[in-house]
Amino acid sequence: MQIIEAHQHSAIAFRPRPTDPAAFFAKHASQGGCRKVAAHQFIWIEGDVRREIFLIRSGVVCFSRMLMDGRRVVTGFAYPGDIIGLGSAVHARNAEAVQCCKLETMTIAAFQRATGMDAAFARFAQDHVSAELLHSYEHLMVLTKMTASERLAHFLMDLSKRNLRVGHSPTSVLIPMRRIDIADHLGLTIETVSRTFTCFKAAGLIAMEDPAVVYLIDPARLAALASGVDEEEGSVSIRRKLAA
Amino acid sequence: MQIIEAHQHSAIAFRPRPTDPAAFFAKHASQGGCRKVAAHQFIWIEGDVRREIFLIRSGVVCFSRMLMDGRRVVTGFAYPGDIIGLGSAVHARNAEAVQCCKLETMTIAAFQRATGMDAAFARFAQDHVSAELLHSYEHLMVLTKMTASERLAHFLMDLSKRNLRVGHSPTSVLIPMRRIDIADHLGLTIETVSRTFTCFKAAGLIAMEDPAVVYLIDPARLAALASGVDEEEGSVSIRRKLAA
DNA sequence: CGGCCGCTTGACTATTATCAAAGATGGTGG
DNA sequence: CCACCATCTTTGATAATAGTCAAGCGGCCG
Repeated sequence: MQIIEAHQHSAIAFRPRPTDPAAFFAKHASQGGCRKVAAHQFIWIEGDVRREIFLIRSGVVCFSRMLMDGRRVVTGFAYPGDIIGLGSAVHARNAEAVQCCKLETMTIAAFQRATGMDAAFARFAQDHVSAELLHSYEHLMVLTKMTASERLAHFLMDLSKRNLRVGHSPTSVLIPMRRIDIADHLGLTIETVSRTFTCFKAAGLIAMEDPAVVYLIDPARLAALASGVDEEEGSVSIRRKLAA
Repeated sequence: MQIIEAHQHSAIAFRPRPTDPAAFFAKHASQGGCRKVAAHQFIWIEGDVRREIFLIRSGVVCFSRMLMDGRRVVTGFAYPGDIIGLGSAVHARNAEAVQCCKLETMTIAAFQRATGMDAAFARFAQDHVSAELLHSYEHLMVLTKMTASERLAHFLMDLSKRNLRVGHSPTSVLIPMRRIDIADHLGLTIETVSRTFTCFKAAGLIAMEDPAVVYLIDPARLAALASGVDEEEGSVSIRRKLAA
C-alpha cells in the first residue's frame, strides 16, 4: 500500500506559509495571561463553550473524544509553538495535558477582534481548520487501511518529522505520551503497541533506552513502512523475524 | 460501548439553525449554471483547485481519498439539498457521482462575493467546515472502536435519519451506493459488508428486496447496535444466530 | 443470447483483541 | 533511606473478528 504524499500540501500549497503563529499571538493577545496545567489535567472538555485560545509554550497536549465505558479516540497531539482552540465556538473534543504545560492565553474577545482586524490572522485561523480536516482524512486512511506496524511506524515518523521541523534530531525521538495515548491514537490496544515496539527492536529498526526514548536505527525502512510502500515486507515479515 | 449523542450538536447548538442552504444558493448564484454528471464520474478530484461550489439537485455524491494501489477511504456522502465544495481552496478529496447527479453551480467569484457581503452565509460556510470536522471525529470513533455489525447498523441509521429529515420513510431505506462504497466508508471489505447484511436479515433486523432496498424491521435494535449500547448482544450474538 | 459486473456465500488464514500475570518505575510515607 | 504501593509497560497464551482467496449466482446491457 502506497500513500501519495503530494496532495498533503493541497490545503495550504496555494497560500504563502503562514507567519509564525507565536507572532500573531504576541501581536493580538494584549489582554492575555499565562496558565500552567499539570500533567493529565484537562484544559477543556468536549462540549465546553470556548472562552480562550492558547499558544503552547511548553508541554504536549492530547486531543480526544470519550465514550461512557472509557473507550476513547485520540484525534491528535499539539506541541510547543502550536495554537490550540481555533476549531469552533464549542469544543468538539477534550484537550488534555500529556505533560505539565505552560500556555499563553488569548480571550475570545481579543481573538474575534483580531480576526476582524487582521485579515492574515483570519485566514490563518481558517486554514488551520482546513488543515485539521485534511489531517483527519489522512488519519482515517491510517486507521482503516494500515497494519499495526505501519501505524506505529507512521506515528514515529510523525514525531521524527516534527523534530526535524523544530531543529531537533530526527533520529532520537522523545515520546512524551503514554502507551494508552498512542494506542488510542492508532486504534490499537496498549498490548499491541508494546508488542510492535518490541518487534521493531528485534528487527533492528529502532533502539529504546526506556519507553519514552526511541532511536530510529533504520529511518528509511520505517518511512517505507509508514507510507505503506514496504510491500510484502510489512508487519508479517517483522513479526516472523521476531518468531525466528 | 455507548456513544454519548448529546455533544453531537455542539458545533452548531449555539447558533440558530442555518437558513435553507438552497435559499442561500438561489440568492447569490446569479451567475451560476447547471450541470449533469453521469454515474461514477468525478465532479472534482483531490488536489484540484476549487472553481465552483455546487448545490445537489438530485443524485448522491461520494467523497473519497485514494491510494495508488486502489485502496481508498470514503469519508462521506452528500445528498440532494446539500452544498458541496465549501471545504478549502484546494480540494482535499475526490467527489464522485454515485448516481447520475444534477448540480447547480456557483462560481468561486460569486461565492467569495457572497461570503463578503452576507455575514450569515459566511457563517454558514464556516459552520459547515466545523461540522465536517466534527463528523470526521465521530467517524474515527466508528472506524476504530466498532465491530462490523455496529458499523453497518450505524450506516443504516444514518440513512434512516436522513430519510426522516427530508420526509421519507425512516424504515424503508434506499441504498444508492455500491457495496464497495459502503465497505470503503466503513473500513471493511465488500465480503464483510455483504455477510453482515445477511446476518441482519437472519437476525430479523432488516428485510431486503434487492441489494439497494432495505426495510428496517427492528429499528430500535439497530439504533442500539449503532450507538454501541447493545451490550454483549453485539456482533457475536448476531453471528451466532446465523450459525444456529 | 452472451458476457460483464456486482453481490453473495464458503473455506481458510491471519492479525489483533482479550485475559492474565509478571517486571519496571516512580512517588509517598514510615 | 528504604519499603511499599500504584501505575505503566512488557510478555505470554488463547480466541475472535475480519480479510483473503475462490467460486457461484443474478441482473443488465450490448
